[in-house]
Amino acid sequence: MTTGGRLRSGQVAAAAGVNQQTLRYYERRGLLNEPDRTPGGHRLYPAEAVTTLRVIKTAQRLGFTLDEVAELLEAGTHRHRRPDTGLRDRAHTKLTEVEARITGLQAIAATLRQALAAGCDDLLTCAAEQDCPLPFTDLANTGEAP
Amino acid sequence: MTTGGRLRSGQVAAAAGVNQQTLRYYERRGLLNEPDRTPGGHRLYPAEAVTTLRVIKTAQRLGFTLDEVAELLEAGTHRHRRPDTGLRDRAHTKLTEVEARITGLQAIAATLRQALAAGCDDLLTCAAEQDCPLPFTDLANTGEAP
DNA sequence: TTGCATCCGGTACCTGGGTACAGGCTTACC
DNA sequence: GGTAAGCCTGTACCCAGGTACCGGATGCAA
Repeated sequence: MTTGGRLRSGQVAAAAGVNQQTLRYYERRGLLNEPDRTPGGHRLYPAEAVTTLRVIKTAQRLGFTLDEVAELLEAGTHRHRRPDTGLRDRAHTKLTEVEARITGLQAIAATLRQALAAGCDDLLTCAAEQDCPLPFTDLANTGEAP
Repeated sequence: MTTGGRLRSGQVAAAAGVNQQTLRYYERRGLLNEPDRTPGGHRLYPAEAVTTLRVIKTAQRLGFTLDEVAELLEAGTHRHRRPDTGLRDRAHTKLTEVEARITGLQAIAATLRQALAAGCDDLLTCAAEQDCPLPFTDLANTGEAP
């Protein structure tokens, strides 16, 4: 009997386009189930692990943090029926966050365009003038801090 | 003779809405000039330091990193005439970056909306289906990773 | 001169998402 | 059974932009 079509960590990492240490990192973070081991202690992953990794990377690209991804994966598996669980709710929340980020960045872009249009060429000089469009005075953090 | 209208570090920090340790941090980073000292070693800032701090915070909100802000401030002061110096060039570059981030985030928002419209409610299940709009397959990092 | 607020330098820690390295073990193939 | 590739654990480090804490020194007013 062979290992039953299961994959070594290097194979999983290569198949998912991920560093091998990242696998163990995700395991520590609770994103990847602890796989079986060979008698010598080497990990043996089921083929689904590659899918899970793709899912993780996709969710990350959609703006979810690793903690959020862990919750999403857990929510999918054992369906505790607390409110606010479920991909739809979380996707909706995340969409709102993303839209807020876009709005903030658009404000930043507009300000940069104004500065370009006004021909500002030195921050400290501009800060001393009145017609400079740069918002030096409002220190409330209403913008994005990327 | 008093200290000549100059400010203690706590006063500067309060006036600029900034933590006091941040002042020393900026000094180390080269964003804030080293101020004079009292005979005992306490910093004495000129009033312009508050303006400089506002400028720093503004530039940060516009998407510049602290290193970039340091260069912008230095470029303003002693005008070395290398190319790509000057606020206008840098603002233009930064505007392009910000626009790219907006585009990436808009793609993310669109994908989230598609997932909501399709009614996906479990990532691992969706990944196994064909009509799921989530881009599980393309692992090339074309999106934003906020 | 005493008392208290403020400030000093140095160092360590935080978040988030990993990556790198060292030293030793396992597996696989010939 | 030898040898090379692969894997193991643990620890440390990276990025940026700060924040927190400590013991000790200063500044200022009564």
